[in-house]
Amino acid sequence: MFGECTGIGGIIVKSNVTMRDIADKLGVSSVTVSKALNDKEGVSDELKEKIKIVAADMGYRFNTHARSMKEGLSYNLGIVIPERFTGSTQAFYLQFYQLLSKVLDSFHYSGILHILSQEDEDQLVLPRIYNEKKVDGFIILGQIGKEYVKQIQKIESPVIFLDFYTDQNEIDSVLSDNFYGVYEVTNYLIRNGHRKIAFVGNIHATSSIQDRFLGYYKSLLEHRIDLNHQYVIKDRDDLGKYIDIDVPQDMPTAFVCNNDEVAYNLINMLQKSGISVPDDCSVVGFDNSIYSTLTDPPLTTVEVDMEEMSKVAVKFIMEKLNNPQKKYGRTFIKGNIVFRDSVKPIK
Amino acid sequence: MFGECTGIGGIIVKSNVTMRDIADKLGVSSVTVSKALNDKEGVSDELKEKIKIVAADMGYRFNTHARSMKEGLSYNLGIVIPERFTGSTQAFYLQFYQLLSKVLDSFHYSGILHILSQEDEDQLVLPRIYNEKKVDGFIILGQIGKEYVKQIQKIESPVIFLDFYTDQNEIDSVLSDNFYGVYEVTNYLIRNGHRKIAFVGNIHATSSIQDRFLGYYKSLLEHRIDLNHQYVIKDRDDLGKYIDIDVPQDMPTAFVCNNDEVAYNLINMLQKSGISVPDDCSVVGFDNSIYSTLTDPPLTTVEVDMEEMSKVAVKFIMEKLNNPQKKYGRTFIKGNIVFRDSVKPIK
DNA sequence: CTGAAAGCGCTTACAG
DNA sequence: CTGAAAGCGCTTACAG
Repeated sequence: MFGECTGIGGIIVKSNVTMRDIADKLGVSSVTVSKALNDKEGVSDELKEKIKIVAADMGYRFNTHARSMKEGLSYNLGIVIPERFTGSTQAFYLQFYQLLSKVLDSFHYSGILHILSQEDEDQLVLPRIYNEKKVDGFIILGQIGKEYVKQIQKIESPVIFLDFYTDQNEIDSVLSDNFYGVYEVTNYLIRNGHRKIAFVGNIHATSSIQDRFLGYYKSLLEHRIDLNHQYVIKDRDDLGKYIDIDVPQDMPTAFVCNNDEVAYNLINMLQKSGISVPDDCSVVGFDNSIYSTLTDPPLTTVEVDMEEMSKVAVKFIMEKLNNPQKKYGRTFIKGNIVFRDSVKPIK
Repeated sequence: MFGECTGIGGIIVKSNVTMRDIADKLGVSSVTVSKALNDKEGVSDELKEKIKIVAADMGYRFNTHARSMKEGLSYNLGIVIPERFTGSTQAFYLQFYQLLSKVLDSFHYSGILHILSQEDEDQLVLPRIYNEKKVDGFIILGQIGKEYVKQIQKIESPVIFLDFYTDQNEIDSVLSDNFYGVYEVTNYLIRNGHRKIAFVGNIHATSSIQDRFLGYYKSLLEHRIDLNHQYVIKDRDDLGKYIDIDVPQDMPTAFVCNNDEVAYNLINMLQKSGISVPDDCSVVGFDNSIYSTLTDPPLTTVEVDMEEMSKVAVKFIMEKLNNPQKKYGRTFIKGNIVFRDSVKPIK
C-alpha cells in the first residue's frame, strides 16, 4: 500500500510518515515523539518544539486508526435520519446534521450521516457504521418506530434522540419546547383579542404535534375558552401524508398551525377563497423555516433553537461516553417567538 | 477500556468480542476466522458457516480500525461544503451530501461532512479529517477560492469537485450541464415565439452562472437574435449577495433566470408591479428547487440530475483510489427541462 | 484446507 | 526527562 518513491537527487522519500520516522530522524524514541505531539508530560519543552517542527517539515499526519485501536474509540458519531424525512423539501434535519457536525468538530469528533431506509427500519437492521465500530455513539434525528427504538437501546454505545421522544423509558432526548412555544404564541393571539382560535395539525401523527396541541389547549384553558372540536383540524393522515385542510363552517379568527409549511398552505388556501390574512383572520406557524418568509404577509412563528439543541445533544453524548450510566431523560430547549405580520388584533 | 463483566451464573462475558475469541471458542486460528468472515478462499464451506453462526451468537462486530491500519484506508470520504453555502435557505448542497452518502454506502464507504469555514478557506487550512487520516479522499461541493483549490490539489488523496470548476488544470469535476440546459430552455422560449429574452444573473459571480449565460447566448446566436446588453440583468453583486433586480425600460417578453430562487423573486416583483406571468411575460428558472413549485404559476425550469452526479462523482473517486494517476477532467451530466406553467407562446 | 509469524502506527504502563 | 516492551485487532504473505 504505502509506496516509496525516489525523490529529487535519488533520495528515498517515504510517502507515509510515521512517528517512528520522526523519531529516527532525531535520534529519539517514538514514545517521546508521541508524548511531544500530544503535549503530554515527560519531554522537555525544547525537544517538544523540535519534534513538532520536524513533524511539520516531514509532512507528518496523525493516524487516527492506530489510536482508535488502542483506545477503542473512533472519534466519530453516527447521525441517523430516517429516509422519509429527507425529501427535497425537508431540509430541517439536514440543517440539524450540519449544526451537529460543527459542534462535534469542536470536540475533535466527526459526524457520519446514516440515512435509515424504511426497509432497514422495518427489519430492525442497525447501521453498518455500528457493526463496523465506525462510531462511538448515535444521535437519532426525528421520529422512528418503537421497535427500532428498542433495538437501538440494546446497543451499549450512548444514544441521544433529537427532536423526538416516546414513552419508552431510559431514553435520553433533546427536544424543542413544543408545548411552551405554542402555549406562548396562543397567549399572544388571545392578548390580541382572539377567542375563536383553531389548531391545525393531526394530533395523532407525531408527539411533537401532540405537544404543540396541548400547549394550545393549555392556553385556552387558562383563558377559560372552551375547546371546540370543530376547531382541531387535520392537516395530514395518521401516516403523515398531507391532506386538504377543511376550514370549519363557523370561521375562526385565528389559526395556530403546527408548522410553517402548513401555515403556508393554509394562507394560500384562504387567500384563494378570498379571505385576507391578517385582515380577515390571523395565522401563526412553528419552526421559523423557509416557509415563514415565503408567505405574504410573512409569518409570525416560533423559532426552534437548533443550535442550542445541537450543542446540548452533543454535550450529553460526550458525557455519556465518559460515564455510560449517566441518564438525562427529556431535556426541553426553549424557542422564541418571531413576530412578523400575520397576526392582527381584534377590537 | 474494554471491561469484562460477570454474566448470568457468574460466567465471564467479554463485552468486546474479537476474531480471536471466536477462534478460541471453535479451536481454530484467528486467520481462519478472518478468512471465513471475509468469504475468502482457504476455509471449507462448513467451517465458514459454523464460524459465521458463532460470530453472530457472540455478538461479534468487525473492527474497522484494525483493517484500516493494515490497509491504510479508512473507508471514509470527506465531503466539503463551504460555510457560505449552508444558510438555512440553501439546502441544495446538503441534499447532495445526502445522496452522496447513500451512494457511498453501496461501496461500503461512509461520508464525513466538513463545513469549511470562511476563515479556514482564507488561511488555506485543510480539514482536520485530512490531517488525521480519517478519510481516503474528498468531494468538494461548490465553488471555493483558487488558492484553496491549489492547496487541495497538493494532497495525495483523490479529490473530485462537484458542481464547480475553474480553469486550473488537472482538476476532475462533475458538473450539471448548465450550458446545454439553458441553451435548450432558451430554444424552447424561442420556439414559443419569444425574441425579446432577458437573462437574469451576475455572469461574474460564479462559473455556473457564466455557463448558463453562454447557453442562453448560444441559443440567441443560433437564432440570429442580437445580444442586448440591457437584457443581461444582475441579480447579485460579485460576492454573491442578492441585489434588487432592475427590469429594463424596454420590457422583454421572457426572462431566463439563472436559478429558481431568482425566478421566484422576479415573478413576485413583476406581479407586484402589475405584470402577469405568463400572460404578460414568461419566466424560466434553473435547478427545479423548492422555489419552482412555490411560484404562482409554477415554474418551467431545468432539473439538475443530482442523483446521477452523485453516482458519477463517487465512481470517479473509487476509481482514483485504485489508480491515483487516473484523470477525468470535466464531466457534464445532463439535466432535464421540467415543463410547468410559467411560459406562454407569443403570436 | 489450516495456522504461526510479522506488521500496520500508535499509546500505556513501567523501568531507569 | 527518556525509552524498551507489550498490545490494540486485524490481514498478508508464507509454510505446511
